[in-house]
Amino acid sequence: MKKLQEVCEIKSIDESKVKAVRGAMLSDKDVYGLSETFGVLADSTRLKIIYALLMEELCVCDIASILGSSVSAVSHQLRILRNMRLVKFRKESKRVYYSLDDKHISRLFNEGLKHVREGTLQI
Amino acid sequence: MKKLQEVCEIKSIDESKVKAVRGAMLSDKDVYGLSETFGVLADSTRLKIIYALLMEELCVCDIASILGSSVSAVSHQLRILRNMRLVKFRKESKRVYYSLDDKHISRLFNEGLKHVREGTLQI
DNA sequence: AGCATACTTGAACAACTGAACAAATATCAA
DNA sequence: TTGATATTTGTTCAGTTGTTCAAGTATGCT
Repeated sequence: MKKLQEVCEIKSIDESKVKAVRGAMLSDKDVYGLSETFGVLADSTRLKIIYALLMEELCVCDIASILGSSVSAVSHQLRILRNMRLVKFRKESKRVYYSLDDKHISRLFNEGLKHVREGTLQI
Repeated sequence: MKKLQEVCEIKSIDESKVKAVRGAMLSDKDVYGLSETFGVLADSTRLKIIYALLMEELCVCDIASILGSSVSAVSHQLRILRNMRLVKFRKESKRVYYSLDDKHISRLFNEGLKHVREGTLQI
């Protein structure tokens, strides 16, 4: 009897609204995909890598040099981007050249950048 | 002498490429803003809240009922969205009604959803 | 073969994040 | 004022994330 409000099953809820919205709620799959996608874009190292690859195909060493971070750190992040199929790579002898493999991501990236630069969201 | 490759300052780097990309690199402010923005969108609870508010203005209790989570958890997430100026609210006696306060976020959200549903990025 | 370069990977560790719980605040109603 | 509703807030805690370090693979050079 005590934890009623926890589940918030009190009559004060607007049942019709709630039912309508709940019925139209995103599928778990969509929610999962969205959070994965945005999650990949929520890290500064990966953002910089994506931005760099937006301009040019680059090898791991070049990327590390551009970002000023260790090759290992870059490689770890590249693996994540690879797993998400956001980057592709080709091997050329010792080198591994990476490039973007997803046009949607650049759209999302640029939408985000526009948003940030318009300053609607001040930090 | 041993950790040279850590900083990757070896001659094998394509200096011209690196300089060009590094010169055009995003500002720290942009990177920070982008990762904050995408970070907010990278959580399933917040995504569901945003999606719900995309449809209707809702009070905390309604949102909790729609998501099937506790009022407290919803309130915590709403605070994050409020701090980022993504939602606005109005008080009506005891109730607090929330609605979206950023048109960019809905654009980003829908771009993300399109991306996920097109399935280019399989998980 | 031996060595250096280029990159990857696993483990460890600190920092961050979200959920749960308890307690606080605010408003209304009797 | 007492009690109920509606929401917020602080704390704790487990799980996740990114980086570093060390060790590993792979290729090319002499």
